[in-house]
Amino acid sequence: MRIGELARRAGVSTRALRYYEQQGLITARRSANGYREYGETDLRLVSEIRSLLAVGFTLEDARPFVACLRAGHALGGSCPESVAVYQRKLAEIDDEIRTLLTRRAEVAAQLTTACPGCVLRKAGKP
Amino acid sequence: MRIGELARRAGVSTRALRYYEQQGLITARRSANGYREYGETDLRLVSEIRSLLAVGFTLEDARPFVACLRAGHALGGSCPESVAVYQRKLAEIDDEIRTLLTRRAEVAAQLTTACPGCVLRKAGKP
DNA sequence: CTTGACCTTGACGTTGATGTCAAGGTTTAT
DNA sequence: ATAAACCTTGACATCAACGTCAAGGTCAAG
Repeated sequence: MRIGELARRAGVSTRALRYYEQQGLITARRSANGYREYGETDLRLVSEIRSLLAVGFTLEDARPFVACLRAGHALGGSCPESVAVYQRKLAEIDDEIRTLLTRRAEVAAQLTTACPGCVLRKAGKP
Repeated sequence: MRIGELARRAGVSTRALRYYEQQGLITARRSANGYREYGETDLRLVSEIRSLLAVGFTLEDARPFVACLRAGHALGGSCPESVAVYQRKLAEIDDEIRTLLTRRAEVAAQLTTACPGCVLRKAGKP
């Protein structure tokens, strides 16, 4: 299939596909006229990329997952490098959550100082 | 005082101060030679901006706080517009936290699928 | 043969808060 | 008088993942 069809099927823009290729995440055969030609495998790769991006991974993070799929594994996450990324990401997410919780508390405290009674109560505590 | 001193005292770069001015957050008198001249009030304004940025506010968010200080209030957060920003920010932070918690769960689930036993246990559950 | 739907590469725009140079004027001290 | 340490404006660079336009080649249908 050509780039337009892959884009439709994967739910991404053609621009995104070319960008992934430029970043070395996917590759494409070229037909005689220079058009990119993709197979079903590529759809799988792009889907993997999208689902990773959707949970906050970067394209860089996605690299080992794609490599893992291309190596023939059924799950992009089943290779050691992917597992390492998973674990690093979990740690990063936990960090961000902690940061946000701290910030939330600071902002709420400031708001309380500036305007006692202005802080919205959390549900469940009437 | 001139920009260099204010920068040192506030712990920011001169570039940042000029940027804040460009964005209309702070202003400066000019001495005969064209140099910016600041007073103690400006140090207070810049400090307010920095503490807001530190908890994730944008310069845009900081605007009403600065205006509030300039209007003579002791706390930048004590004006209605500032309170509104506080509340919007709290809502945004809560949103982000929810998003991150969801993502964390998704990533952990993926990792578990790809590599059962790889998910780090949270402390306290041996 | 031409319209229209494809495709190509290339390159600038987006977002926020600066960093970093460039090229030059001012002031203070020696 | 000259170096050192200030200051000025202006403008491009950064980070990510594309969006968007430009200018043009390709191909099937009518």
